[in-house]
Amino acid sequence: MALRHAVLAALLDGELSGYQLAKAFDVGVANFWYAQPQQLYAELTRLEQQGLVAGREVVQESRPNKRLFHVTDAGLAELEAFTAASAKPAFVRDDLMVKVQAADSVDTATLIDQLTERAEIARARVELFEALLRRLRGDRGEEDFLRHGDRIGPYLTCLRGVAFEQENRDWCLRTVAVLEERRHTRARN
Amino acid sequence: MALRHAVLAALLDGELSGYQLAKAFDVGVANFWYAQPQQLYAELTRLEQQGLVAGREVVQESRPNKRLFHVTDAGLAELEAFTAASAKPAFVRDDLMVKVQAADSVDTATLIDQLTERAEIARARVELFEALLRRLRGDRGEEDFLRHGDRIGPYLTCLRGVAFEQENRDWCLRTVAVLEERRHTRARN
DNA sequence: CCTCAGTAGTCATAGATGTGAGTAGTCAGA
DNA sequence: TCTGACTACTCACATCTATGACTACTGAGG
Repeated sequence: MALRHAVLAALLDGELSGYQLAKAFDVGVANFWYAQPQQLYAELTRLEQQGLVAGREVVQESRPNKRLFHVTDAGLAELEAFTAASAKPAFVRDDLMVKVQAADSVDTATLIDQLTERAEIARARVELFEALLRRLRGDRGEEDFLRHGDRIGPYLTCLRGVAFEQENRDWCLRTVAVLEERRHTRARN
Repeated sequence: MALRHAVLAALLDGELSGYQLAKAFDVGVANFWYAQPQQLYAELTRLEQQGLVAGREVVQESRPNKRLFHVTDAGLAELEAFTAASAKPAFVRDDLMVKVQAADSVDTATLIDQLTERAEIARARVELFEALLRRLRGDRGEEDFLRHGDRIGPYLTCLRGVAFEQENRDWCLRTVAVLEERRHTRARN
């Protein structure tokens, strides 16, 4: 049950509508979770029923009204409790890993394509996250921001996002290189 | 539906019983997936019904009989199809990230404890994976093994495991350092 | 003798996550 | 004028993943 906490954490940045939240959780900004709009609307409804978030209707002209949500005191307490509870360590769990695990029994060319594609995606995400980092810290240097900025939470998670995607990319490229060399070696024999 | 393929990929290394598989998927060896025994037994049953794995009963004295499973040709074909299908990119999705995202609104000491504990776990896993790598490549050097070894799949995924856990550990320690410095700075004011 | 750990597995259910389809209006461009 | 994209949200279902509770036997150690 962590999507609920991810939503709470995301709402700490300020009031958001379900739709805006969905944007944030979709590819890109959400470097620490991912969810689809439907899940978020459902989660917001539950959170509101339990009094952990509160919404207010904003009437708009020329587009549908929306509801902006913010975290209540009860919500903050819930986050506090969540933080205190021990979490089990996360691991990779990536389909691509499964494919590579089977590399010796499976068509190499297909695998190389997938890895190459993934490396490119990872590269793009590194750039995206780095842009986000720049935006978060404004004109300050990183050290300065981390020492004296307020709201460093998103910055820290984003740092992890960058590191993860970089590692991701490096591993994909390295794996491609290995597979390619083996293919050539075998072709020669 | 990837646990099924993870099981298939794991069985490529040779015949395993459900129990042995469970050991492999529990903390440690399974650097690319995680599952509990019950899930694996259920998955094996399904895979056998669909003819993707086949089991044979091994009668044992002084301990319960077991069934050893291996991947069938149909299973290999299924893995091939799975490899060809595009996978959506994986992301981090770690409870700890959610906690750090909320770092500015949550008790710092608790968070530091959690991060420190996690760093230690990550360190231990790095060692575990590195031992596994040594075991896999035997007395060969890494380059040599990757070029000429057979069954490099598990080695490649394990390399990723090491990189992931190292990055994990570094990030935890860095984050602890940042949080600690901020705590001291605030205490002074 | 009793307890605990290990081997080998089953059953049932709860909880989390993902997906397809649908509503309803606005606005920009071909 | 029609199409497609954007805002904003809902309903229902399917699938995937996790957990608790159990059975049954063996062997080691206190």
